[in-house]
Amino acid sequence: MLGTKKMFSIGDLSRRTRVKVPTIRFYEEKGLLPRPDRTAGNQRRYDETALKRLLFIRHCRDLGLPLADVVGLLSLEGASGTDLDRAHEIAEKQLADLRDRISRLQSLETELTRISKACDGKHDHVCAVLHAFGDHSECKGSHSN
Amino acid sequence: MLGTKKMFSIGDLSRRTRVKVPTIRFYEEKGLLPRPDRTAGNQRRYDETALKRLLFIRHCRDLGLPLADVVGLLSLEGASGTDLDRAHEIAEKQLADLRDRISRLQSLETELTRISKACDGKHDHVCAVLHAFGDHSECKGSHSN
DNA sequence: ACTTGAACCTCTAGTAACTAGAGGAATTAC
DNA sequence: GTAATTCCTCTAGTTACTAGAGGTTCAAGT
Repeated sequence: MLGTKKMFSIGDLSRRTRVKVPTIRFYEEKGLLPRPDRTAGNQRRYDETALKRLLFIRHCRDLGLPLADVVGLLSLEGASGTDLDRAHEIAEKQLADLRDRISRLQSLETELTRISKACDGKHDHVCAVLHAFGDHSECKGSHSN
Repeated sequence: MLGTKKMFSIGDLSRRTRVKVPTIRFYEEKGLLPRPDRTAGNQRRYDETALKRLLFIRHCRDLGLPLADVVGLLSLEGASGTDLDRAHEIAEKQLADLRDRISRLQSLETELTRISKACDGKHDHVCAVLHAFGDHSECKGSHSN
């Protein structure tokens, strides 16, 4: 009854999740992953549950959630009612952030394009790129906060 | 002949550039701003040149340039020839990065929208949001690196 | 001239989210 | 059995700041 579950070393887990080994240990330290069992020689051994949890974390991180929010979501396991509202809220908030970021980046794109064109190929005496970088006044879209 | 230039305290500079006071000192420490003159009582006094330089830095930061690149650009003052190519190169590279970031964020937006809708308003027994966060398989656009 | 109060000084430490390296022990493959 | 690989802990570094402690200086009002 002792060898029934498949167990992974930290390296296996890393390969399967594409999360780096030191990062896994970091998540453990931060409480995102529970402390796993250890071999007699003190090496970590993980099971399927840990694998799923780590994939969940990774997915959240890919989506741009800060670890604090991931912790929040992880704490909702088996939750119901208002707790689920929390999850929904986190998703909504993240989406709003994301849209904001996208639109700000798009206005920067416009401006960078302008700057880059300002000195295309041949440059005159003084390159316009440097001027353009220093000059807010030419920006059409505002990127001030 | 000593009071001809307008001089700013660090707070004035901060207000004019919307760069926070500790950040200005940080830039000085990192060599992005030259060490300014001091009053008899050891307080920093800045002139127009410093103001312009700080605005330049701020603008670059707004555009998403890392400080290392800003240093690179600052070192090109009065440069010519291949040095100007460097400036142009930095702008191009930044633009490419930016476009990449935008497209990745857009695919995340698609997915987050899906996730958020998964549990819209009323939730059943188990909220789909949590499942969706953990589930890569439903993603259409890939956001793997 | 004197007294507040705001703004300034330096220095240390903390933030997010890892990454890198040292020095050494355990595991695995042949 | 031994050699290569992987693992362990611990410390420190990264980026770009931000916050706080404890103390000094400046500017304005009286």
